[in-house]
Amino acid sequence: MKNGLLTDRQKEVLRHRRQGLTQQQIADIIGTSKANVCTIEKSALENVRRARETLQFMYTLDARFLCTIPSGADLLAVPDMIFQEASARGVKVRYDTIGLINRLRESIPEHVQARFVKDDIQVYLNDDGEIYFE
Amino acid sequence: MKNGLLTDRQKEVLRHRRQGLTQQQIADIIGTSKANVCTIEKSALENVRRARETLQFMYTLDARFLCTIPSGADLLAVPDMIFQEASARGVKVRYDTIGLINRLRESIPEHVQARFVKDDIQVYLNDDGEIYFE
DNA sequence: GGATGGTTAAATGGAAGTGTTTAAGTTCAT
DNA sequence: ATGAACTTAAACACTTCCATTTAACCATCC
Repeated sequence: MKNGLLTDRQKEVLRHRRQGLTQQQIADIIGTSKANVCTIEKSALENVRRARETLQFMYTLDARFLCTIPSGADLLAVPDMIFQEASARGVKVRYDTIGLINRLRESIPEHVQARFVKDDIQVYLNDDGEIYFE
Repeated sequence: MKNGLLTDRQKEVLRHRRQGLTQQQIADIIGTSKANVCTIEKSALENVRRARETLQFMYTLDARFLCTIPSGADLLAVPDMIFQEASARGVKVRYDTIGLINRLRESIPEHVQARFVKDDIQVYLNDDGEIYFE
């Protein structure tokens, strides 16, 4: 039975980094090149990102599919689409227009380009009015 | 750039499972054996567990090591150990006795057996008085 | 123009994870 | 005790991930 996602090496680097050490200093301590420290740190953070996304997905399991935001849609048009679908299902969304846009940018920044949606986005809705994107 | 930890197959199974389907039903739907569905579901949940642990670790990065709870310790004795160590460091823990025990049971249930601690537990403390276990 | 801190790409060997099958083993209610 | 739901172990081909090296590339600050 394994621990978390992070290898010992990755934890080591993250800990030293949090202490404020430079990549070169860490490289000297753990006996490798700074390029390697950079790579290790990068993949560590990548793993953390994936861990977050995984838990996000688990939340959507409690939620039901609401609608799809098509690629190319205007960001500012998104909240109204969501409000409309949600009220059709008798659920009050717990965000206002601005809140929804922020939630979207934070939740899946990689699907947003400036004012537009880059890829199709699946929207899920909770009974509590919580919104999830995928 | 990859998504979460879960493969499409794993998500598929988890979704169907949440809908209340049996492993056999899912096996028929996705065209494989029930044994395989079982394995897929198991490794999916394993992945979720690891995702949780990973984020837990990130929290401990902001915290400093406080003490070790030895294997075999009585659960009811744990809070006092923690309060004592914390006050020695001039930090007020943001939980009371009951709260701490609950936090422990929720955070690392696999290390707790009835009223006793099964394995050594590392305790970390935040400047905010937040407590993390590992 | 160096020095310092950071990032990137390509290549590699070894380790670990995934989906699958088959076959056997639970647990539990009817 | 029969069946339904579920778990487990072993084995296999495939794929992905990790740490590492080397060598090069930005950015910034004296």
